[in-house]
Amino acid sequence: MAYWLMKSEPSTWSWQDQLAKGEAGEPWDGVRNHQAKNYMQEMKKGDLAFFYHSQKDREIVGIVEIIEEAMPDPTAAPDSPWECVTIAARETLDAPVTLAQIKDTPDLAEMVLVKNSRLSVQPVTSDQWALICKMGQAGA
DNA sequence: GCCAACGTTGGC
DNA sequence: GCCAACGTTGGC
Repeated sequence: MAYWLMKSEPSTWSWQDQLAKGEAGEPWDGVRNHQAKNYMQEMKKGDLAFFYHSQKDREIVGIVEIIEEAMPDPTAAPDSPWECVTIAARETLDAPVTLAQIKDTPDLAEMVLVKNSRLSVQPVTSDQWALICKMGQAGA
C-alpha cells in the first residue's frame, strides 16, 4: 500500500469536479512529465492519494483512491509513452491542509511538495500521510 | 553529447 | 503580475 499526492489547478480540474464523478472516477490524463508518469506506473489499485489544489488555493483538499492502474493516456498520440491512472474521490478533508501549514511543520519539510514544487504526481511517506490526515481531521 | 535559449509551472 | 526553478528543444 503506497501513498501519493496529485496536483491540479482548480480552474482546470477541481475537487468539486472530482467529487461529481463519484465512484466512476476520472482518468488522470494530460500528464506530460516522465517523472510523474513513472510514479503513476508504480501505483496499485487501492493506493490512496492526496488531492492538492495548486496556484490560487495551495492546499490539500481531499483523498482519492486509485481505482484503475496505469493505462495509455487517451488524450495522447497513439504511439506516445504517456499513461494515466483512474482515481475516485474518497473523502473531503474537514480542514484543508495548506502549503503554508506544511512548510511550518518540521516533520513535513522533506515532502516532495516542498522540495520540488513543480512535480505534479509525487510519492508521500506513510508518516507524512498519517500526519497530514491528522492535521486535516480526516475520518479515515 | 553539450549547453544556451526558450517555454511552462507554480509560489509569492 | 513577477520571477525562480525546471524541463525541453535545437544549434553546434
